[in-house]
Amino acid sequence: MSVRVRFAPSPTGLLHIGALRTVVFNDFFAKGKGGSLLLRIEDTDRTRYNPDSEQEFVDTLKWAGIEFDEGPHLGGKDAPYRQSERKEAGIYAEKIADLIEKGAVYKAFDTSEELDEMREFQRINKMPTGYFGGDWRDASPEKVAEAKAAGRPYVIRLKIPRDVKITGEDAIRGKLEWDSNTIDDPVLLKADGMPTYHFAAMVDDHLMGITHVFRGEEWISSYPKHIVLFQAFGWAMPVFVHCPVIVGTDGKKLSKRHGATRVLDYASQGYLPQPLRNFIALIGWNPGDEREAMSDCDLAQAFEIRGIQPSPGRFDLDKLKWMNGLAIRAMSVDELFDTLREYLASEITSEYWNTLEKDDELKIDPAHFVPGMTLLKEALERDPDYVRTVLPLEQERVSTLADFGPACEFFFVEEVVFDQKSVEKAFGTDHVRGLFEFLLAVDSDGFTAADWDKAVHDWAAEQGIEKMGPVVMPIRVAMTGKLSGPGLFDLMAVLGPGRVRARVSRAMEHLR
RNA sequence: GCUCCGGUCGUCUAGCGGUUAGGAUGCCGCCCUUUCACGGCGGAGGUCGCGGGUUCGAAUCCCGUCCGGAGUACCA
Repeated sequence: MSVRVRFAPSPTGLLHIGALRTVVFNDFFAKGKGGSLLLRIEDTDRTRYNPDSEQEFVDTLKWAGIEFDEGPHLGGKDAPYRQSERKEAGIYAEKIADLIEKGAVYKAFDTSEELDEMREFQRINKMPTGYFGGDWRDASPEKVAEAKAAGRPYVIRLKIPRDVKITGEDAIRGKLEWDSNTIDDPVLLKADGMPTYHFAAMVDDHLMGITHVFRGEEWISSYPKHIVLFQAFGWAMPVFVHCPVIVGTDGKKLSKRHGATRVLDYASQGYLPQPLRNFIALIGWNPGDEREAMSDCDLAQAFEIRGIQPSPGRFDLDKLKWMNGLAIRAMSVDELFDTLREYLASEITSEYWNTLEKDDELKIDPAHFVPGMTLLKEALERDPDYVRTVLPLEQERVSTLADFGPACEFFFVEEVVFDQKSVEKAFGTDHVRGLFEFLLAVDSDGFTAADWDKAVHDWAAEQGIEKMGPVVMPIRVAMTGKLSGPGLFDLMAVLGPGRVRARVSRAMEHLR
């Protein structure tokens, strides 16, 4: 049987990083096994429904490079893929009828006040809380008929068998076991006629022929209910894979405190989808050897459920940065150019940076990034050839696309901003004035980096200067305003004679 | 409270009865170099949560214990 997996989010809000990891597992698994991946929208809760959410999912997944074979936006042989539409199609009603006929479920007419009271009583008496039959599991047919005739709203609950062991397999942890008396009777169909997750997800997984269910480990507690349901139907179970959660650096569930939790924020911060996929897959999974930075193809090929581990993993931004930098360095100039242009032109990017407030906890200050990014964006349109020569010089010293902003800033500004400390450090030596005069005088039209290298070295030799530091540093500060950056002669060649002269002239004003 | 799931360098992880407990990231140092970075090399960092047992031998098996997390909804 060929592999068939699904990502089944509930459209209540944003797509966060933990959910993406589940998708990534699904995706690599499907690809590696030649199976298919589908998107299913679990919109059975009308009160939490968020109309923008589905679009957020589709946009995010598209950015992240996840390709679905079937889904509400694509169609497919198991359409519809929204549970609200499946409900309208009568799919769940039909399956509930099956269970009623089998006597596996019952109608319960409790009001929410009655249920609250029941739980309160259970808590006070230190009993396990939950609906273990209540007044309705064993109610007489007459009592039920009467309640129904009175038009009282009801739910349909699953009868969990009593006094037995419920056992199940988890593909990561192995055999799991519960005392059935600790499992309460879950609602399958709500009073409004909508199915619950427990019901709709299992029915759909079966109907859609899902072979492997990847879901968060928070589902382990309700797994026995799902097992009983499958047994009630007499259906074969798919393989259940309860994936460990991703937590923040403090061990708590990932939240805003730990930086971005919305996947699109990573896009906005200049992370690339491939290293993100790669990095995130490595939280809780490993290929069985010591590879880390891998291609999607290798990732898919290496992906096995047995490589997933049961303990939760933390999200280490430093390691993501490293991996992202690796990917940036691996790009060709054209690739980098196109990626950067798309990134800077994206509305998502500008919206993110324009609304971001300086946040010391996140350690991201828009004032550090935005001016350079704006200059870069303009230059990309106005002077693409110049930008193409600039990019390779900074490519190996950034870790995100956003880093190109501050890194490239000095290439595009009219007037370099001099860092006072750097000026003091570099401009103090006696030979600096002479050096600058030489730079203004030399005929540097068409100079390559090698030409600059030779010219400056020759000048230094004439002056009897052996160490290049005191020669290079003043020029560097004149060109860039600071002491660090790309190779000086490379950068001078890129700037070109006009900019070099203008910057030297301005720097001379600082010599006193 | 009850039920369940976890626990190896700061972090991500390898390990499945015998290893000097391996790799990666981050940190530090050296090399390269005009600087920063990249790259290369090296270093520090782990009493394998803790306590018992089983065994010639335990991170690995068993029991207990502690800590962390999840669930305990007509949410998913």
